Amino acid sequence: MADLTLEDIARLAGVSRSTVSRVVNEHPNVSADVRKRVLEVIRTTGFHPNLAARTLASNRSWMLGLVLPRTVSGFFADPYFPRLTQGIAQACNDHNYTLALFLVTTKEDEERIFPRVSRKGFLDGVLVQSAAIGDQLIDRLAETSIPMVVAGRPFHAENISYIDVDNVAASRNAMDHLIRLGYRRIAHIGGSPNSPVTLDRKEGYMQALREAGRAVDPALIVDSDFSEGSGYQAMRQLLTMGVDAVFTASDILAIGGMRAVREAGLRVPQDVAFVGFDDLPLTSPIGLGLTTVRQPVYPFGYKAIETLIDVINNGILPPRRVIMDTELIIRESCGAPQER
Amino acid sequence: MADLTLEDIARLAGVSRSTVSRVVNEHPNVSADVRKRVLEVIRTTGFHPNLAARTLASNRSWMLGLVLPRTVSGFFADPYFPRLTQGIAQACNDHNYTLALFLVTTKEDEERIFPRVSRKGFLDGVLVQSAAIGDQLIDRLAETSIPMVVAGRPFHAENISYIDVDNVAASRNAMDHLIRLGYRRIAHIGGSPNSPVTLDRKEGYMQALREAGRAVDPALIVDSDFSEGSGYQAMRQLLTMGVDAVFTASDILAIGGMRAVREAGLRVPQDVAFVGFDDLPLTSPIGLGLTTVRQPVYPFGYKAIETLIDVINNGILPPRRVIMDTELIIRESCGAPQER
DNA sequence: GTGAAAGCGCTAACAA
DNA sequence: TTGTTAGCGCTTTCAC
Repeated sequence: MADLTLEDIARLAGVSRSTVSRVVNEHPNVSADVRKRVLEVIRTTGFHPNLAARTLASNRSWMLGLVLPRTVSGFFADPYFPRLTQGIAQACNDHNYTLALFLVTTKEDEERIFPRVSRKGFLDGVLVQSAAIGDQLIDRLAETSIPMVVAGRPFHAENISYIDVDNVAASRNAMDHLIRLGYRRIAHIGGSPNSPVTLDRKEGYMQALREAGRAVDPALIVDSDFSEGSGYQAMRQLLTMGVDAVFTASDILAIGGMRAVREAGLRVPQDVAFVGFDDLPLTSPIGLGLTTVRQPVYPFGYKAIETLIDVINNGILPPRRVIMDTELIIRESCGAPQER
Repeated sequence: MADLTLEDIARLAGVSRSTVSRVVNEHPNVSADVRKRVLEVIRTTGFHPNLAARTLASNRSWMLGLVLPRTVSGFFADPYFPRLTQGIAQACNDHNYTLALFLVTTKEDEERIFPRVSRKGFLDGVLVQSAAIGDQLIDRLAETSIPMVVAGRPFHAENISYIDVDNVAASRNAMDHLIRLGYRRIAHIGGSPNSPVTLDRKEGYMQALREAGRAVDPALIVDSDFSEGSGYQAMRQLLTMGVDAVFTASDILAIGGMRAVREAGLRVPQDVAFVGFDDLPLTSPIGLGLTTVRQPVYPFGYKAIETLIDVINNGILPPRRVIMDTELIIRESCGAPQER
């Protein structure tokens, strides 16, 4: 019960401290009966090794950091992050790591995390959410040479490991669908300005239009902050432009947009069709299924941690690049052209 | 840049290791000029102390754990937890603690966290989300005598510190409002069964009815799992009972309930009035303000951590009891009786 | 296969 | 005010 040490266990089992350490760490060179005896003592005493001592001696803490930079205010606004965090946490559990969470809100916070987000700060590695352009955090962390993986493409990707989905291709694919359905004025509600994910999805939107021989009308592109309210506002603006379809950078934006459409006395998809992005289990207030790009949020978080563990075990170089698949899920909100 | 130690700094500054340690830890007994000299070396070298070594020597890790038990699946379904986590994380930042996150999903997870959720596992203390009855986690953690605070009243509260809002009084107050407005058949959509918060809000619901001389009709009480969809389902069931008002255990349940009302071709509040609980910045699909009990979710998380720090610094006993205030926010969804 | 012993980098009591 | 020193509990060579 009390604060037992390896030494105590060794005495109780009639062996040396080293032997107990070997048993605890599952080293091969321990005879079967000694191992059994030691394990029995460990079991009955409820002994657990002191992690600080272990970390100090072995230079491995079995602790990973998750950093959400300042510019990712969305942690609260968007259900994406809770879901992502679940995948991350489960991967940590399954691989025997502890997860430390760093929510960076202020400039002060950012400075304060540096002593902690490092090898000497307990962490074996760190997973950082991709941030807006101009956010120096990732570059600064890269300089510390702590094993790091970025969730989402970072702006400066040279020598930085990251995991992402192919946002450009996925968005192009979603747009192709709308174009095939015959919509003529397709708008785009983007995410928060200057973030790679927003840029990539917008790029896919534009590529699809161009490849279809359409002009890109800048007035039909409105950015947001990934919140429902900002999707609503963006749609109100777009409604004055006479659009017949909208591709949004996230489901929550589509939900806000659809709310604006309904408030204007119009119907989805007959008057305005929608395609979203994420396919999180949100409930559409319209009571109709949202056509959307499904990205594997939970597996994404899980895989991100596994990639980080790979970096920790096998070295930072070469930088890892993991791209996960998406899938267009067709439901009602995109409509059918003949009904219009 | 490299891995400097106290010893290195001491050599560079021409002092002893202890002196550097004192400077780093802001001990008073260092002369001004020595302190200045040492700080200068620390600054130019970018030295940060090794936290594992510090923890081992001082038996203090400056790390806190946040545990979400298995029965709190709501981490994903309800925006309450992300918001709570923000308050918790900010308090940790402000008090120089690192936050370790333990999402317990499986029985296996639960076993795996025990070596880690302890003093020897790096943690100075732990904040645990209150769980459903029958969940042994809190009791088991209490036995380890690690400083602990429970967020939300735990079932067995003897000698356990917790922070909560007065759910009974707040619910009674919300119900009094509906009763005053003249509603006759007021239903209740509860949270997940067997959790203290669900029981307390239900108790408030029942107390208000009894004090008003009304009978409690068990058929008008339906539990849920705190998700929008379950609120919707509960309301579908209640609609067959001819209710004219509903008090829900959370806003997200009210939103699901209102969706069911609208789908049935009825109006809020004219046909069915709603009062929710939380006052998180959700957007109601109805496009009308939700009358609700505002609880200070972010400050709640913040205060929970400060309470935990108090327990760490000043001892586990006596158990702390912090009750935070709520406020009934009256908007449109509760209606006015004369309009009915 | 097992034990002895030298650290890991820091804190903190004790001396000076 | 400053330095010396003895650990904190573990891992990890190196002998045997």
